[in-house]
Amino acid sequence: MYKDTVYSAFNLLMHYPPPSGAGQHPQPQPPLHNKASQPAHSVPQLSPLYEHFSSPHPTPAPADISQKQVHRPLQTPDLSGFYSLTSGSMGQLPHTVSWFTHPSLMLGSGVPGHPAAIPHPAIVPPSGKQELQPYDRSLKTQAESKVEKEAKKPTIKKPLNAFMLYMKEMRAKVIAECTLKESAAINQILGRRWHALSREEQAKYYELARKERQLHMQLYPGWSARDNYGKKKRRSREKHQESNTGGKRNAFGTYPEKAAAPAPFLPMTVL
DNA sequence: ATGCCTTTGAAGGTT
DNA sequence: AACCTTCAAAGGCAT
Repeated sequence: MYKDTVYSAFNLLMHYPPPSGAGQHPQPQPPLHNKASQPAHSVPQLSPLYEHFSSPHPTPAPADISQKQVHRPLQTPDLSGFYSLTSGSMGQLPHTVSWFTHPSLMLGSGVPGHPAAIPHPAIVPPSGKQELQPYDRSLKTQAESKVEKEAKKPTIKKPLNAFMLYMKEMRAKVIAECTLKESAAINQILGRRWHALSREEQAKYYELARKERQLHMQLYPGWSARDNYGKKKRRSREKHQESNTGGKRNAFGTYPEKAAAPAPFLPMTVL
């Protein structure tokens, strides 16, 4: 079942058509606020995502991830070559997509019988760290094993939204420019830069995020954002509001005082 | 070791 | 429908 889903997504990727009107970017699309707007039968156009940014500091390739693996039953292919092909701009996505270049398609070790069980970065154990499951299950009773399995059920992370994808690409650049490392400060800068982007530039990321969501739906059909609710420590409401100018967040998830900032696509001073 | 900070957007929950 | 809350990433910092 799961395997079928993964393989069908794989097939979709292998036959990923070139983007219509290469170089043209879609307008920012209305958010897909409900799944009903995404018919289950619709076949998404899948694309390579994070790794096809032109970031000088791309997300670590699976080769890096593999170094973190303590135990790997079978040898995995050398993927470095795939990542060397990721220097193109986002607007020039390759016509044929390597399945390995897309972290969202890196199969989790939970795929039974998969020859090269490459961990999916969106799947993390409850500890929050990439770990390998021990192979001592056979020593335990079925009941224990079942309970443990439930407890150690890996978390499937939310797909990244447009801004998160933008942050992922630009973080290293901002860090290099500002010699800052603190993420809170970096993210403030990135937030301002995000607003300074042109409509076309932002559209790239909205489109990318849309494809991310579609791909995520393909890979994890039953997944819901609700699955991860409460898995992070919940911050106290009062504290959160205090730290954010004491105001209430509006319908857009921002605070009125800050929302007084320039409208989205207007140029503004950055930094 | 764990949570907070800080950003935007998506989506689930509540009123 | 409108509003509220949580979580995605990231790394320094405080507890």
